[in-house]
Amino acid sequence: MTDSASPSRRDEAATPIERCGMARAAELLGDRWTLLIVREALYGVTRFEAIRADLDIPRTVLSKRLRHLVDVGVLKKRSYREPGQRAREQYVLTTMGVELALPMIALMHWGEKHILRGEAGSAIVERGSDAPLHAGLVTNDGRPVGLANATFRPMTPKAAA
Amino acid sequence: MTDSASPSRRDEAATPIERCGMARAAELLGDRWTLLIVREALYGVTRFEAIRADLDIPRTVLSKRLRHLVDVGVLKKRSYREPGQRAREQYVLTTMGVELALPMIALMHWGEKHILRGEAGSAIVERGSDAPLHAGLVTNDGRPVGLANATFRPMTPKAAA
DNA sequence: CAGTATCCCAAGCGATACTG
DNA sequence: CAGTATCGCTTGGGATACTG
Repeated sequence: MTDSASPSRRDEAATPIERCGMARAAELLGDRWTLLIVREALYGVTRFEAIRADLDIPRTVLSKRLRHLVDVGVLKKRSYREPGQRAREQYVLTTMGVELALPMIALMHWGEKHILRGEAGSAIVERGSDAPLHAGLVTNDGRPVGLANATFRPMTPKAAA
Repeated sequence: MTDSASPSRRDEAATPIERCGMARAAELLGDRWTLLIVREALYGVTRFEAIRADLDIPRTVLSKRLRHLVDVGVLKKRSYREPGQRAREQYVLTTMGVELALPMIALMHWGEKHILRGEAGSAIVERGSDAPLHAGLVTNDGRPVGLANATFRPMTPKAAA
């Protein structure tokens, strides 16, 4: 205790931010790129160069973020080899990572509803009133995963290729 | 077009990050404090000084974040007056803000499951196996809101007072 | 293709001090 | 109580260039 009389000092017995799951999650994922990288992984973009090209993220930043995601256990690095090809690397979601789909879809839905709608030229707006706004996942070949009305798609044609 | 032949340049027709609801949400909320401030609002801590003391956030930062949250429409500022008192200010959630509860609870649940569990001394761990880990909201006087097993609580005793 | 090494810049954070 | 003004510092982002 450094100050004796200040009424606004924190009680030392209080549960601090470190015990809040949301605060901790935000700490892990809360920067400009991390969530986007997880999103790539969720629809199957797992190679370094593919992610880089898709998001248009600097190599050095992607490198750092990937290492971080592996460190915290959201992604794991994996070598694979297609017949007749040389070895390649990929970053795949762990169980921990896959389970981020729920919060991310919820967040995406929120963003679509409250940010994208009302913006001029928004794809959401153009979809018209007969297309409900529920979020969902699609695989790279377009099949829906989980929920209906998939809007959780690659941002660029490149990503789907 | 500044460069003619680079194969890694983005296709201009591609759907960019600006069209992804999640990316946009992350852009709006993705810093060290914003989500925590929304969390405070969700359980009813709405006055400047209360939030500041609860989160232990610098005044200048809180000021900036609150203005930002008002600007984007998550909070709205409101003056109120209790009988015999002078006017006070508070920041209350808009509909847009209230609807952040779902993504936030999902994220909190994820954080509790994958980050807090396994940490020494975690309240989650100490809770024991008979207490399931579903997330939920409580009002300031402890009544559950929405889901069962509320863990979305004030971090400090002060916040509940 | 899959990265790493360097270096620079901008933004965010936070301490201090002040106003109504 | 509810903020704003200033300023220094740290962190992260990004350009460039290089390696296996």
